[in-house]
Amino acid sequence: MSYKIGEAARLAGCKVETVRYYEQMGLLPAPARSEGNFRLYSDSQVEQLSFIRHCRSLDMSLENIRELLQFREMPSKSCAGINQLIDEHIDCVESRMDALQQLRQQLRNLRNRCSGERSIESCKILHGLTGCPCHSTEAG
Amino acid sequence: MSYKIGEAARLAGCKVETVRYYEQMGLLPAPARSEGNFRLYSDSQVEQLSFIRHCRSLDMSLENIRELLQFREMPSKSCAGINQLIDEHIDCVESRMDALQQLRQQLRNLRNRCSGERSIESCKILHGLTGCPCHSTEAG
DNA sequence: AGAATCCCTATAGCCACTATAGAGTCAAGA
DNA sequence: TCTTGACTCTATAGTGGCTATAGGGATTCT
Ligand SMILES: [Zn+2]
Ligand SMILES: [Zn+2]
Ligand SMILES: [Zn+2]
Ligand SMILES: [Zn+2]
Repeated sequence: MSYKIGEAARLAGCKVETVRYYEQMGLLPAPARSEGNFRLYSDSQVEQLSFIRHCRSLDMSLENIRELLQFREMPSKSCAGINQLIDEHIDCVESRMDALQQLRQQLRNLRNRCSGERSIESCKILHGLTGCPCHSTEAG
Repeated sequence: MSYKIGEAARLAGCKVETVRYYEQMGLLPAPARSEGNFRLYSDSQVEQLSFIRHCRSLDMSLENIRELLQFREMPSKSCAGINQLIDEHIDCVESRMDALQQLRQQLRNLRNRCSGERSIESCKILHGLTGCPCHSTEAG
């Protein structure tokens, strides 16, 4: 069976442009072409596209996905590198979570400074964003 | 007092290029220029830059910051819009946190499928990323 | 035959910067 | 005075992961 790009995209749950983009980025091999120059994907190429999309749904970078695809081409070697890659990605997700938690706290503190019933010039939210030295080199 | 761009950037804790970028995006007014065509920032312009950087450290979009800067130019009006803007931003941060938590759980489940001591062809992490129908329209 | 729907390439846009190239300006030291 | 070096200027391109557009060609349905 072979699939045109639209069907491959539908099967993988992405847009046609995204499929062409992955080809351009070297994540998908250039597929066969029909007489009319349409891309024709094999089952295994569609599977590779789905693999990429699944990795993307886990928010892996295309660079990480490229590595995983390379692992797939050395099936008899150890999978330790795969586990390491996932571990690093989990670490990365967790640092983002930590950063967002800090951010939320800061925003809540700021929000609590005002009830929204003042004038702008006396709004303590704006005051909290104004003239604070926390980012200047003088204060650091 | 007036400051050249390098000093303004240092005071606000950002790069020189970033300052020029904000000017180009209309977040900072075009400053005065010296005889030699160097940008010269006033105290209040440096303060505006610090304001922008503080907002950015809270991960607000430049579009949101533009709105906040507009609020600052109507000091006698109600600050309700400011509070609303912050509330919406908090919502936005919280949805990102939720998404990341789900993501982490998915990654942990995947990670638990393998100890890293197999061959790549038998690695259940790769298997978990392969051939699963969760993103195809067929399965959806 | 005509219309709708697909497909092609090439290019530009998104966000918030960052980096580079190639030139000009200025202050301090020899 | 000359030179060195740090600073500044503009313009342009790159980052990531797409998305959108323009301007055409192919295929399919009626
Ligand atoms: Zn307020
Ligand atoms: Zn600050
Ligand atoms: Zn494994
Ligand atoms: Zn999937």
